[in-house]
Amino acid sequence: MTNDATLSLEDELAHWPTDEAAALATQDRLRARVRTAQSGPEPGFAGTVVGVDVAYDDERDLVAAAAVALDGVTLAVVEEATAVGRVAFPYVPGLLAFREIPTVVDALRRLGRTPDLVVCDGYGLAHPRRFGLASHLGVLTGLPTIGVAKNPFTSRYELPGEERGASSPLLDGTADGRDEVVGRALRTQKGVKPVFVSVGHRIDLDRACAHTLHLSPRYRIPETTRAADALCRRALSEARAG
DNA sequence: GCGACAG
DNA sequence: ATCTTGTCGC
Repeated sequence: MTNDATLSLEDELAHWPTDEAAALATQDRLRARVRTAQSGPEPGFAGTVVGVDVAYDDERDLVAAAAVALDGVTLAVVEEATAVGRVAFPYVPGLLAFREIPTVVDALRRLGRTPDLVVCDGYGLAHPRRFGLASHLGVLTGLPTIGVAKNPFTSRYELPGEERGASSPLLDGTADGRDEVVGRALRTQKGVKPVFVSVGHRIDLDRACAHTLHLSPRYRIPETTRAADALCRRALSEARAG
């Protein structure tokens, strides 16, 4: 891998970090490649939104990933793909991408189409170093990505209103001790705990939240993530069996 | 040093 | 993430 403007997914995967120091260095090197200026696809667009998720069996050193493509308008499942591999990195808060991305990329490659948007189970900019799983995946693949997490991690927030669609800013400390907005706590269902949305790559926060709402017509968690979660668990148990 | 800490 | 039964409620 090099430091010039080009980025080779192959090289990044071939030189995947194996320790924390190398992983931190990789985040520092790739962080500047995140693109926030683009507004990204509108919710309800004529295309596919792909949800990705991963399930683990650390005992057997197995990881299963799923990529599920949904119709951007109807949310109907149009295609599914899975991949199984070896655990590439231990779980370290803040370094989740190094554990999940290699197998997720495999699953995405087995998809017979290019996603118009990828929805990740985790963070984009709402990360201690502003480079969570969604941002990392976006930079490596060049695809628009967003992160929708179930917990705020290191960020703080005020509870948004009870209504579906209500939101409040997600705040996280910056290097010089100040607070900055890194995402949004978004209520996807009335009276239900909010989800934590942040920009991954090539999309803005307003659209990231609009997509999240559109993808969550009935449950707290987006249909993309629900579908990918169910599929990767299925893939993991099949890998265990045979 | 201690606690907190996406999945 | 994962270990795990029943149970309350729409």
